[in-house]
Amino acid sequence: MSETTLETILTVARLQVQAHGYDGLNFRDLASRVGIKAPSLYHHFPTKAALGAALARRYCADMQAALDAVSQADAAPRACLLAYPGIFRKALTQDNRICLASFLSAQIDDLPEDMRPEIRRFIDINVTWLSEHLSTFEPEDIAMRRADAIYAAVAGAQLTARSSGGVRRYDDIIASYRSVGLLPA
Amino acid sequence: MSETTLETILTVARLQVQAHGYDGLNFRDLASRVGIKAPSLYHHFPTKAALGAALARRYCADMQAALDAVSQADAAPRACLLAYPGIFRKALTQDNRICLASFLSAQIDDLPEDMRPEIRRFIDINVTWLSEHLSTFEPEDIAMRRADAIYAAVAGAQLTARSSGGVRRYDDIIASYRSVGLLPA
DNA sequence: AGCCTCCTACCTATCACTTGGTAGACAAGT
DNA sequence: ACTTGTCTACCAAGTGATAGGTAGGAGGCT
Repeated sequence: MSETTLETILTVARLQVQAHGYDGLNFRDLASRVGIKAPSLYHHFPTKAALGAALARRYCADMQAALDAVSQADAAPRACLLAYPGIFRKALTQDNRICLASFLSAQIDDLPEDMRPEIRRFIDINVTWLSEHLSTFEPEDIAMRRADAIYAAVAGAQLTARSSGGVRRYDDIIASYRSVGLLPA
Repeated sequence: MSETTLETILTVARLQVQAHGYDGLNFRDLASRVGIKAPSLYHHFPTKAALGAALARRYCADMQAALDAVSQADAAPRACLLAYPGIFRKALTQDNRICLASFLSAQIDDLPEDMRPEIRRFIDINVTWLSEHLSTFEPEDIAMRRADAIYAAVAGAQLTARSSGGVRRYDDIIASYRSVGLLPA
């Protein structure tokens, strides 16, 4: 049970943070969603900060796995880059949530120490993956800068779409990125 | 004096929200920064939500003014579009803050009713201004979609730069947008 | 002038409520 | 007997908000 409960806590917490941020995560509400009482959470995580750090670490691992899955599904770099925006699209379709890292980037000043490096690592994971695929088209240094731009642009599209327009707007913006050549068409 | 106090409240509150979000704004801290006591704030705004709404309205007006200033400084659409990212750059150089609307877009679900339309209006103001200048190069419907993409991309660059890299990274990402052709070079 | 009333802008003191976190007990599995 | 996972019952700190009061200025009235 312990294994499952811990998994459940991390999953529910992630959804909560994706919708309301780190501040919007509170132990009573989280516990009730999981189906236990608030103090029981302390059996799994000593502090809220520890939970947050575990959450961020897990989110990085999940993203790495998702990216690897894309790479394995189709080895062609162009196909991978075409699929990339789809990963971020999912969050929007799940009750208009956004990427955990985007929310936490905004709140970074108020985050516990242990969470901050994980957010930077999340961005690194994305940029590295993107630049690996881009470097088949362009020299490596240019690919790296382009990867940065793509990540930022996709994150911005998600954020903008969340506030108004929803997935529809996200799709439109991504289409614009493609027609301009920021992303392969 | 009343005029000045109210102005001060709105300015200090804006800086606070740009750094910590709407949740990160609290009356005691805000009041002490302004130099008055917390309950005195209720003399100027009946509720926190009312303050937030006034803040958002003011932010829209300021952005409109900033955009108008750019348009007047140089009527050439290309020059205006070149200057656009500079407006968002300022927030980062002020203690690594971000655009109020970006922060509030993330928190939109937890915002008072009165604030939400203002955020959408803020985006509209930006997109409209951008598309007006873009439409000298492209047909209007394409300009509109491109304007959406530019706004989202710039917001994303700001958010990404805040979490790591700072203004330096922002400048790099904007440069990438330009070299790709999303923004005029 | 002197007085009276009203208003603005602020104050102290306190409210009800939510937050993260703790202490200690209880039951089940080994 | 010990560990694991959960519970009930708390606590201190901080939140938005309210009640009721005060200092000082503006303006009309006699």
